[in-house]
Amino acid sequence: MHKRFEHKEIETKWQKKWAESGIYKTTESSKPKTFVLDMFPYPSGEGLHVGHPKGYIATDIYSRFKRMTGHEVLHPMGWDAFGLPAENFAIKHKVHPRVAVDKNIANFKSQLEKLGFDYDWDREINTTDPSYYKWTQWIFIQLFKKGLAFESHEPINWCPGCQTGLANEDLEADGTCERCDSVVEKRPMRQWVLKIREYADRMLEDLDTLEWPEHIKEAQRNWIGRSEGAEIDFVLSTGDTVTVFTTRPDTLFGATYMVLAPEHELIFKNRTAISNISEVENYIKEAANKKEMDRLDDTKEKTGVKIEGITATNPANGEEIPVYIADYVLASYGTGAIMAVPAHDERDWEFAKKYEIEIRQVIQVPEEYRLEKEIVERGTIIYVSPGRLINSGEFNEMDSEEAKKAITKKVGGRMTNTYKIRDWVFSRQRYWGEPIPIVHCGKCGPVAVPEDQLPVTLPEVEHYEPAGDGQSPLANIDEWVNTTCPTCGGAGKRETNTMPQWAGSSWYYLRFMDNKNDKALVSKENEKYWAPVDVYVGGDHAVRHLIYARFWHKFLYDIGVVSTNEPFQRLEFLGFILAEDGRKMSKRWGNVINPDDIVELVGADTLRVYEMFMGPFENTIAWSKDGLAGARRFLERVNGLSAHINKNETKEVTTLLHKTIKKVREDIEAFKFNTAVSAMMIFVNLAEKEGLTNHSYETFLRLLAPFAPHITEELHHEAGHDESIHVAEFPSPDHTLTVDTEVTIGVQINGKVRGDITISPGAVEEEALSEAKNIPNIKTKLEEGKIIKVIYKPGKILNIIID
RNA sequence: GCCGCGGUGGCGGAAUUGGUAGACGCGUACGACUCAAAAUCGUAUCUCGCAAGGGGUGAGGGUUCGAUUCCCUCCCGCGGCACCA
Repeated sequence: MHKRFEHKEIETKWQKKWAESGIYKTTESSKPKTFVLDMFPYPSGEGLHVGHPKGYIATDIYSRFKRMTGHEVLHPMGWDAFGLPAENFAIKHKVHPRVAVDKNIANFKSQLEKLGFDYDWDREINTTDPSYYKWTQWIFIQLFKKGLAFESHEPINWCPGCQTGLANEDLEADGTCERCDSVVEKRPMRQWVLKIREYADRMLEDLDTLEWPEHIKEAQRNWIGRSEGAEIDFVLSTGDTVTVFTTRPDTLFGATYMVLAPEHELIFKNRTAISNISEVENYIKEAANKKEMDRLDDTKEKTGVKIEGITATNPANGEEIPVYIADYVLASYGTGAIMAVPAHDERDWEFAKKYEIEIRQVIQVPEEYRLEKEIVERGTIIYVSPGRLINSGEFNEMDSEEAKKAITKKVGGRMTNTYKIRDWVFSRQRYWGEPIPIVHCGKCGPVAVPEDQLPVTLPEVEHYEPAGDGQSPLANIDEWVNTTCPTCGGAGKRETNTMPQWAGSSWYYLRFMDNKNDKALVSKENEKYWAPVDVYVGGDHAVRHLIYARFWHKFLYDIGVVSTNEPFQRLEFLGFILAEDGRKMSKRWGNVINPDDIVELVGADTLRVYEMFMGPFENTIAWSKDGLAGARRFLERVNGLSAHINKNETKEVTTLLHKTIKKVREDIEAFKFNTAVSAMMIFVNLAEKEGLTNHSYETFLRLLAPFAPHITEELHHEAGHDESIHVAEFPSPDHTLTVDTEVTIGVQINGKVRGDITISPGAVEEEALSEAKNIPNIKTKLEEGKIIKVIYKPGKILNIIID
């Protein structure tokens, strides 16, 4: 009796027809646009598991919804295919990484196609395609020309496992390589660096303009790590000036010593002035070793050595103070030197106690705080909050905020900011990446490859292994390396480092707007039409990709390539799907579920509805085959719903349909797919029980179409339509029907629910009260006491207070 | 330690301009159909209680006629940063 739900037949049929008819073709048109984007995948050899498509399903629903509501939609897919896994595979199997990449892409694509997505494959991109990385190189050259890409010889993170330099962002919190878990070393070497710090302020401030989840904005703020403070110069007894950075210039009168980082250049400069130079140099050596050995040790007690023979002068009060060298001061942050105020800084406090240095209070400690704290050391309490100044000469009684500026000014300091974010170490000594388009010339130095000679393509090599000497495999190919200088025509050598994995993904969204253009990265017209990305969907990557892409975008904005300040207006964070056992899906645990198997078993529509119904989109939730079966059951009932079509339907059904339409529209817009599905289930439950008209039935199919594109298309055609349901108009609610004419509200006696009444939402208090008195239970209660107060909120609640 | 987010049945979760807590789905129990099972359908399902009624949204307090929602203190979980001056 039940119509069978032949998902396999239906899905293959429609996928083929959609591809042939080109209903998902994207064009630049006069319609309003929507650009919906997924973080494009790295096509790994393992293929997709059921967690991967979750975000793609969401953007697919969103883009179908937008198309059905009259928008031109760009919903593309591409491949982020440079990087170490393909290269390591190549090393192991002695095949070109290209071979593995092409194979993996083909596999990914076939897996995605089975899920019925509405991608326009004409817009596909691949970061390893020379016609693509030509523009990655072009961006690098623009950065170079503006002085934002430069060569540096500073020590950088070197991964002995991957045999390459790494950016700060590529390290785990414990200082290991995020790819191979090796302990990363510091190694001085020549490298290309991008001045991302120049954009730190703009990246920080513009976060406020973005519709992004708070935790991601917060992660970016932390990573950029701006501290507002002042630089203050201290004159040493040697006559040198040392600049310190402090966020608390208001406490300058309490600076009783000064600390230099072990790497501070001043030590080398003044060896002869230091009477305990061997002790100092020993400490420097130890500090250098210690740092590499265990950065994890958080029980570390502060250590340091007093530099004998050199003192500094506190510019606020002219007092002579000792100078220490200690590794709790980092060379890479601020100026590598600090003024130490033990009374108002916990680290300085700890150090001063250990080395018996004067602790001088210069901020008044509030009495309540003093009483709370029992530890008073040498008459002083550590107090790190701002407050009112004492022991600070003319600045006494001043408030911290005011004093920061006043004191800085008095001692000739400068208010300034400092940042935790490091400039982006951009070169890798590996094969499978974009060649950095630079030629080194003995006469002209590093010279950009002329734009008309781009792309600089990756040459064929015999060995993909890194040389191990800090050179990339490209360095061995003499005929490729040796070239002529574009400027003077003399002998030149090509740069042999390649770009990091993150280069291609830092601007790929732009290429989708105009992926065939070989004259420009993106044409002005197309960029104007599509930018910015309206909704960007992905997980992870809170810092790296999203920081790098914002940086490049802002740079492209500055040179006039793009017209918006930010690339991704709205970001929706994707929660992952865990295996049924609650662990991450991984080959290692043998708990990976392949979407191909699910599609085979219950169909793509079921998978789609299930993944959206699992829970809030941003939550990480374990897979459940029972839950999947529930989604399948729902679609089977939809498949059989036509059996309940009648000439007429109850008002309740009509009303619920329109409320459901309203809810689904709002929920898709807000990425609340779980409650959208729930609302549609509620409608089907009622429609099955009470029957529905053909008109309501067809309306419902269009409502469900973005979620379950195959079965709805099938039923839509079965109902006599020739055009695809996916180019039909999305239902709009009749607002006269979404507003209730009758509502059921709770009746409370003294705040306890004792029953409910059904009345018009506009009913006045008297009506509600008399209605309530019809309830026996309530009536009895009311007779027991005297009404002293009635709280009536129309449409919400009736609360009767009795004595 | 600092910052951000969160804590609701057996499970995923719903409901927040303060207004009937537990929608929807899963699971479970019982029933129908069946020789039987699966599938399907029906009923029940926060908890104590035969019932009337009581308790209940991490814990404790507060504001309010009324608190999952607002405020304070605390506990726990997740995420980011972490000797960053």
